[in-house]
Amino acid sequence: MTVNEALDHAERIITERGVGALTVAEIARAMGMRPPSLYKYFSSLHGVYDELFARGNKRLVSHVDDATQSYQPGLDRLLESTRAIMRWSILNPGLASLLFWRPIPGFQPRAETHAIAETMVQRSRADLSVAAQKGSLAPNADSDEVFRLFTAISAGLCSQQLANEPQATYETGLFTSLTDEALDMFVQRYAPSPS
Amino acid sequence: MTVNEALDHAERIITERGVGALTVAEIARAMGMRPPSLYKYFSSLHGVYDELFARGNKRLVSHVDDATQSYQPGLDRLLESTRAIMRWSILNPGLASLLFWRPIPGFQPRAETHAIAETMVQRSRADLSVAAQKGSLAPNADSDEVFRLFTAISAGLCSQQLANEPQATYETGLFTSLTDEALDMFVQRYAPSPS
DNA sequence: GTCTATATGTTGATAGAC
DNA sequence: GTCTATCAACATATAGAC
Repeated sequence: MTVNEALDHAERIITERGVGALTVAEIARAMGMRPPSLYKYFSSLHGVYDELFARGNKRLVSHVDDATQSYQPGLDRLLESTRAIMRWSILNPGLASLLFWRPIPGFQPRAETHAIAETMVQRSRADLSVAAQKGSLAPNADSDEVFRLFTAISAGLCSQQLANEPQATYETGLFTSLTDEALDMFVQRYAPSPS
Repeated sequence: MTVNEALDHAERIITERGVGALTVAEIARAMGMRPPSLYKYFSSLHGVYDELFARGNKRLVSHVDDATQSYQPGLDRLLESTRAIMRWSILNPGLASLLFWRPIPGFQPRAETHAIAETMVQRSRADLSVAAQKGSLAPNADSDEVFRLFTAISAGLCSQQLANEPQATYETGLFTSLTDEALDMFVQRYAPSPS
């Protein structure tokens, strides 16, 4: 489909040159079209960003699903989901920064688009609850505050990696290579008391 | 000075509408000028970003210095510097995102500008060493890896706060209010063994 | 339906008049 | 110092060929 071709080019552009470097004219050039022709497929440049946002969300959810298929709800799935999100973000820096930051002035994804990722977030939130109920973590770990802290830790490693050493891999990156240490720090912090 | 007036307007614009919303024409409008006139003061729009970057760095360093003046090198100063950086970032979201992320395609601050902030980072790195030597932290905490993990934690809380709830204060923010919990988690993780 | 041609308004930037 | 004039590239929009 032509729309998907255009999105492929758009994705390549933001990956190579940054989210803010995307223009309608640039996509049109890559497709051998005139810029106005693209307005039959997208309502505006913001519309392209919206489709990219939706595409990124779906791809990320698929990637996390694949990585955690053999897992049961609980702590292990929570941790592996996080690793999967970080690996995907390093491999897709353009889409990742569109998903996790607000790099485009005035761009807000449609609420419906936002909901795609929300299910994944809620599953991780539920994994945290299960972990606390199973005794993998302390009972007080089952809270929105602890969950926000957990997400902020991985988001911090990820954004620092993308900002400071964007060409590195997940395994070798100065920040992403600290992921397991950070996850262990979190798990130890909220470990159940040995009473 | 006219340059500083222009930078005041530029700073207001990126604070109100985001780093990517800054244009030469917008600054000129705010000053009652025509856009070409501004090119007597700045070599380009990237030049404006460069001055904003330098200004943000100087202000942040001053703010951290003020907040830690009564502290000796060591763990307490490291923690209070971090709180100061986060408070300043929430109060100056435009400048902060310019300093800590790479939101402008193609914009890289001059090396000289970058060096201003480097002294502050090095001081915090030294505080981590002192903390380990004094026994406030374990000896193995004195490493670049642990320091990167430390900075990533606060950067994560900060960027999540700015991206998801930008209008909140440091004290009440859903993420920044977790700062002391996160710092304590870090300190406990690298606490000296009770041997 | 899909595209081209064309038009408007805005942007970053330069040259040169006053 | 500030302006006008000017340019190329941009987002956006509409009219109309095929």
